[in-house]
Amino acid sequence: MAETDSTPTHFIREIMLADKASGKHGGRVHTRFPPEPNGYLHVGHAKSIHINFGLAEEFGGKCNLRFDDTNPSKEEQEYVDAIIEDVKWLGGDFGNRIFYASDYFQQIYDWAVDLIKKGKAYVCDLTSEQVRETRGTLTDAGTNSPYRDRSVEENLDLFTRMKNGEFPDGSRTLRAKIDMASPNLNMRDPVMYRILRAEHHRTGNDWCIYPMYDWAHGQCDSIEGITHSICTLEFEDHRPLYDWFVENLGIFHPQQIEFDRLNLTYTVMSKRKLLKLVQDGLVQGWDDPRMPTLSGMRRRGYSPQGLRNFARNLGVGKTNGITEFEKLEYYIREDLNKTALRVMTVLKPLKLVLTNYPEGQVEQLEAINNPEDPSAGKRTVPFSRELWIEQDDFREVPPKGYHRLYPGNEARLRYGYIIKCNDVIKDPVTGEVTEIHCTYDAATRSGGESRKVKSTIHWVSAAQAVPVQVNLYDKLFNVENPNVTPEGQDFTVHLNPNSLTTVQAWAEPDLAKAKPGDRYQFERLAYFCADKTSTPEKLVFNRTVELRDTWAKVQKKG
RNA sequence: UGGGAGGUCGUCUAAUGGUAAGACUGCAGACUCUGGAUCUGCGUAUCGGGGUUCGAGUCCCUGCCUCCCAGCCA
Repeated sequence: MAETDSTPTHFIREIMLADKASGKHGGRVHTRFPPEPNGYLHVGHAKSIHINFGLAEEFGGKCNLRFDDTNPSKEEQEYVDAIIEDVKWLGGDFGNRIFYASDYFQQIYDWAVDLIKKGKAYVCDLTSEQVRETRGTLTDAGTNSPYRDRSVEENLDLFTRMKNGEFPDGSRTLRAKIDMASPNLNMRDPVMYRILRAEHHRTGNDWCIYPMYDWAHGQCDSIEGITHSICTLEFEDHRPLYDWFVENLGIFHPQQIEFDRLNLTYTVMSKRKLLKLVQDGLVQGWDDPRMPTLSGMRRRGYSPQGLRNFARNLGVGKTNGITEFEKLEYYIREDLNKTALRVMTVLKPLKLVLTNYPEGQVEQLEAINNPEDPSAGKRTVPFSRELWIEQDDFREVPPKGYHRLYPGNEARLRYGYIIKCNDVIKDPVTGEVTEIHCTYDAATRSGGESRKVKSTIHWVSAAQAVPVQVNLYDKLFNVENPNVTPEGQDFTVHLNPNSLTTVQAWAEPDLAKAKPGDRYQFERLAYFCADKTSTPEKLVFNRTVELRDTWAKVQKKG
């Protein structure tokens, strides 16, 4: 995961550098990546993974993968499995250090007893509504719970009975005794445990009380000897509570550090919203290639290296911003350009006949697999009298600046010959162009003598072409920030109805050997990735990201 | 209106009292058997007002704006 080139430093690295210099924690750096298994990981997590695993590696430390599984009503094993796969795929090295908050339930319980004995926690009989009512407001102090001053003995007894299942769900809580007048609402006697009878994906029905995030997280960090507990900005207000717990317990004190989460234009990043897209069938699952999930991006063809480069170049700060989607695409293209094999595929076919080319003749032309990487080698492409070319590469009436094929004009067939367009065949009824007739110049075969022509187009020999189903993906949303919605409507109103178009295409025969997950560049078009459902009998490709298209830009401007 | 955190090109990030820099985007051009890639050039920024200082994006005061917090979610 180490990156070689220089990137600007950031405040978290500075903190670690300072801690190392001062000998804090013996100069040790140990981080953790703590997802809740209630959904799939998304690009935002890629940033967090990069920070936590990257910094640990950089400082010669470790980063644990820890599941924050303190709420069994939302968490599932499916998510655990998917998260592990995604972190590995991105290159996060957690060795055998997969931990769960639930591993520590007993210890956390014992510590709660500790706090009760110290008079710093109490069992509260208020209902959740009453707790809310007595919490006060942003401007007014809360009021003490009438159960706040129970004796240690009574608290111990009640808490034991809570654990033993003597009380119904929601009837009681264990709360920290801090300060109901604190301007920080998190300090107004926060709930530590709630009674909740739900089967836990790991502990089954062993427990009917579960610790809240605030009561569990820092303690888990402490148990694992985490030195720097990195989380997102919304937890800044929780830091005093985080500190209060470890201090009052007198246990190892990790430092919580907050950074700004990633936001991307044209995408939603909240797990709640992503879940809705999946549950409402608005996409075809968590790994739908249009999803900003890591599994969706993987299926779409994004490479781990491209994602890492992106994450590294984001920087780490504390400002709430929104990164342009184009930046992500840039780093994906940059990596794919270096690694993806080139191949010719025609998405919108138009028949082209070389009238002076011998019928039945087939030549094998040599083509370069990746001009950016000589070690990728070469392949051959069959060439014959009848070809498919892209509809966009022919215009009966060329617009200004167009220098592909049009009547009377010459163009080169990639890796083949220079051809000249002579005739246009149209459907007598519709007037639609059905075929174009050209002649080829036998002296101009690729590699031999040449003369300048203004454009080179891709093609596929009709007789040898293999059919491919191609999924053309576009942005899932059609506005920069789908979270901003008109009154009474939700983010789904911004769904792009054209985010998926499927076409049948013709590809050169070499593509038939593609395995699911293989990434290619269909020359002059875009990068594509063989879908997980693709087989040699039925090839399916997903468009990852388009090539930059200068001509399209020129046209758009008119 | 309490508390917390922020505000530098269109976007993201640097500059740690000393020439406001880079990346993405945009625009223009070169090159090209991918209108790809590559290369070159151009453009736009310190939230406002005071102050300290030889010198302020940075320090002080003051105002403004944005985000987060009133789950027995994380």
